[in-house]
Amino acid sequence: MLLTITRNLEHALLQSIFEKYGVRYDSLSFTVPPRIELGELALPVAFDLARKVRQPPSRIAGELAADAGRLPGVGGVEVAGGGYLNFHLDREALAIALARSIAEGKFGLEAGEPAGKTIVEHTNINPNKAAHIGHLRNATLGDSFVRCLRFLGRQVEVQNYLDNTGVQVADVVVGLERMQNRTLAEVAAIGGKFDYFCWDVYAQVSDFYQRSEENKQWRSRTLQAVEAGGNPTAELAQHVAMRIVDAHLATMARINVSYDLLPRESEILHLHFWDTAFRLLKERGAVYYVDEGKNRGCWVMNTGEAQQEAVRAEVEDDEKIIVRSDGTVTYVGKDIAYQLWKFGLLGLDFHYRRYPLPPGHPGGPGHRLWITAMEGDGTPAPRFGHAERVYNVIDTRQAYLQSIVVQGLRALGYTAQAENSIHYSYEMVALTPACCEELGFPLSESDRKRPYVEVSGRKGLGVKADDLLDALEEKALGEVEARHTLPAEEARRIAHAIAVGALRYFLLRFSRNTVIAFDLKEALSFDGETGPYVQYAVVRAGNIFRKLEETGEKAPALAGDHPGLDDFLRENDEIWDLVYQAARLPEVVRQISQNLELGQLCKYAFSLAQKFNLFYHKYHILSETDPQKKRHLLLVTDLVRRQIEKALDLLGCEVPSKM
RNA sequence: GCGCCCAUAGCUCAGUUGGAUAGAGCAUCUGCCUUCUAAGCAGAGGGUCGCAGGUUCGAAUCCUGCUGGGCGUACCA
Repeated sequence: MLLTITRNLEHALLQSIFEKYGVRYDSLSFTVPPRIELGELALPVAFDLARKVRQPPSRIAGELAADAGRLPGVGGVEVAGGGYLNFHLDREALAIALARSIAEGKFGLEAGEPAGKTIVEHTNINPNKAAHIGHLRNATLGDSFVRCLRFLGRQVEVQNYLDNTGVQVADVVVGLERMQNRTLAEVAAIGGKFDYFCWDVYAQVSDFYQRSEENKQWRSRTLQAVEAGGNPTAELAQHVAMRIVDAHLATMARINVSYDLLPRESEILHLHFWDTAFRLLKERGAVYYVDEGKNRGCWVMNTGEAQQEAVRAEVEDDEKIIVRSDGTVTYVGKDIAYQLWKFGLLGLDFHYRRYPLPPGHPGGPGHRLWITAMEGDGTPAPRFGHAERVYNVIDTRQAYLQSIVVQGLRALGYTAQAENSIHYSYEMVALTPACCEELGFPLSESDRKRPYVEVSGRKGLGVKADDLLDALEEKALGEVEARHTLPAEEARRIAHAIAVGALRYFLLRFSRNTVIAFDLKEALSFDGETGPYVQYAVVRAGNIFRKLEETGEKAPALAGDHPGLDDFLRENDEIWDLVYQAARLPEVVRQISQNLELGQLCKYAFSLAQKFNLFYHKYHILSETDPQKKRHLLLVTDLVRRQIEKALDLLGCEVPSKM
């Protein structure tokens, strides 16, 4: 629809420009006129041509306009603003095309995306403590991005990597074994929220390490035992990690986030993924052994410009340690192996087992969750990995490590895969000093003066995801009960949808490289630019149709005929704008697939909801006496509510039955 | 030291291949519930787009320098 129209226009104009002025452009970029009365698409190309052919822009624009208005879908062209080419679309044609497309469940989307699997890796929380708001930003970005790619027709596999043999799990194990002297059986008997319990244990371990040199040594000893496997410490570590994973999956299910596969670091080690990757890296000289200086005894990758022959002291600053002197592998090393596997370049595969879905999981009835394993369970598994493109949703502080993973691929000669390894980066969620004190975290004098304080699992400083969700649900329930008398179960369900809408919208509306300085009051708001505002617009629209049916009337069928629509849309710019904006959804999503800015989808949904609310206020549809006008108003309402609802779906938000 | 990022209304933020009069929300003030739900709508005030140069027909956006802040640069991830 819109895509076809702009592509046709572009094609015709490129040709026209070449014929008239002998100038060849690769592409033309359309912009949006400031007001809908000026048209839907604007092209400032005449300004650029003016310089090249030394003619006034208005004259060039006029000449181009002369033969650009005859294309299908275009209703007219005019020159404005001293040289802009403004295009007016055929209003009725677009409205009808959109209505039909929506009736087919396509929301205005046309033409499929090229095949080829995309892997999106997100969430990746260290399984040693409860999830906090920072993790929620990662998961909502990743999940909504996946929804957008799938909307565009891409085949997407979602992976949530479990670092079950890493330092952070080892730290909690040290806390349980060495500080609390607990055995596996005793830990297994701990009731209540285990992720909350470990949150506190983890926060205490730093102190324990600082108390003595011997305490500190337990970290390395425990990590080695965890990596080696087959000992009580490793068993305890796996109990902790998997129990926390279940807690994370449950938390994420609450906010409609799901996964296809849970790859575990333990299998990367024990199925010799790392050994294989290590051998490849050594063979290509991408890593080398250091026998002197500060990196003595380690295998390293040189990340700088300096050559190996240069002065040792200069080179070692550019070296990234891949294998430590005690023989254990760093996270980056394992990540290189994992990344190779994702592209199907390792020549090895995991075994897979079905993994139970968390309660209330958001996937449909056909949704399955798998986990990697040392041996399969007999159920035939899908073909995981073998991606054409990989997005790793990881915060921007890990940009350096991600660049090393890519450098590893490049060093092995996998240039295309290196280019298709995309670090989906975003800034952290931090707490304002005021928020910290409100939550009871004491701050130092210097921290109090900062613009924000980093969330830190190590210090136990942060807002737990489940706590925030509980607070949101409680507040939403209060609002629901103030408006409606409903069975408890329904009220709770509505409150939940509103809470998730508020939370996901709040986390997604910022651009990726904006640090979110978390403000509890703002996060708990349901007014203004929030998820519930957008949800409310759809609920209001739905009420119109509900009431209509109660009176026995029928809404106009989307795919039916709409006599008189042409004049109606021509005469009402505001209403036409609503239709046009509704038709833009696929373009917005396509843009996001390129720039990864989900905030643009939030903005889109919000502004469409805003325009709808204005329309809702201005036209009282059910009491409209002109039956034809009433049908048009209903059609527009239907188009808009369905597009907003789809946008909300892509944001991972549901529309409550009542608000 | 080096690398990356940020600075736009009182506050929180949009403004993404350079385009028409720089926009939202919150907060403040003034109105609007006998209507399809006021989680809403209308209106008002509020700007040296950090500073200084440069490129351009055109700069919040691109380049250079400066100021202030954040992050990274671990045998943590």
